[in-house]
Amino acid sequence: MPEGPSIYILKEELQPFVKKTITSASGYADLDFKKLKGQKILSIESWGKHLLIVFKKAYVRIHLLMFGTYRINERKEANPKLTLKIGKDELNFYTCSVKYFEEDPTNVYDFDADVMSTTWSPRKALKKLRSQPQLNVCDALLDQQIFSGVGNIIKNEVLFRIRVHPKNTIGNLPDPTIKNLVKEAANYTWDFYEWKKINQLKKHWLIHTKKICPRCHIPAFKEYIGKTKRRTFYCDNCQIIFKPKKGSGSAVVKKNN
DNA sequence: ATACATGTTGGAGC
DNA sequence: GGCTCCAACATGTA
Repeated sequence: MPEGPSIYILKEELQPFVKKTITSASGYADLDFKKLKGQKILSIESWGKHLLIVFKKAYVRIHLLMFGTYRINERKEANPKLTLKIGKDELNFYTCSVKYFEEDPTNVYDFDADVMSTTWSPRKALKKLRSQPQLNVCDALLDQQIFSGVGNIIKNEVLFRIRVHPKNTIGNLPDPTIKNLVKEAANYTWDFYEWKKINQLKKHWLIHTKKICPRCHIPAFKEYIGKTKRRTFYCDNCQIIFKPKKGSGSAVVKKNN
């Protein structure tokens, strides 16, 4: 389910619980539930794919990983990893990672790296990218320290949108293209968010899971690319492989097929 | 029905 | 010590 926008939506759905106090906590998470009981929720935030329930001197971090789900005032036919009772309300989180930290999240997270944050910094992302010219573009987009919140679907769609072939390294991209990559990583993430809210995400996919390129109508490629080896859909015709820049020291990229 | 997928981590091995 | 690789986790769907 969850890339950044889905967690952002979850955060929004949970805002009514801010300033409320946790009546009880339970579940099969490896957690000291006593520490949650009686805590007042000061804020509910997100950083990329992390949901943060913030207390006075602590926070709970929930990561839905690949299969995580949740219910608000509803239950699934499954054991919840975490149940929070808040007065007569109930939050249930399933198959996710839940951890309790006795720290201030502002000391832990760099919100400038979150593509959906009000403090998202394209400039810092650009700087991080330029410092790693050997980095494959797929790996770059999935790097949560550079593009927190971007997941595999967003990766595929962004590269298709900006017509960049997934086998490029960052160092091979012309400067305007790197800037466009940063810009579209955030832009597409917000589009994803709008479509997700109205349950119309899949119908807007251009290349992800597609067998045919919607632009030139030739067969699309599916391949596992980069050190992350994630499923990558692309059009070998529309998406350009750039020539290595002189003196960049980056590896030569062969055009496949 | 077996395999695979919107993700991350911790530990093994080098 | 540090880097890389892979198993592990867990569920819904084709």
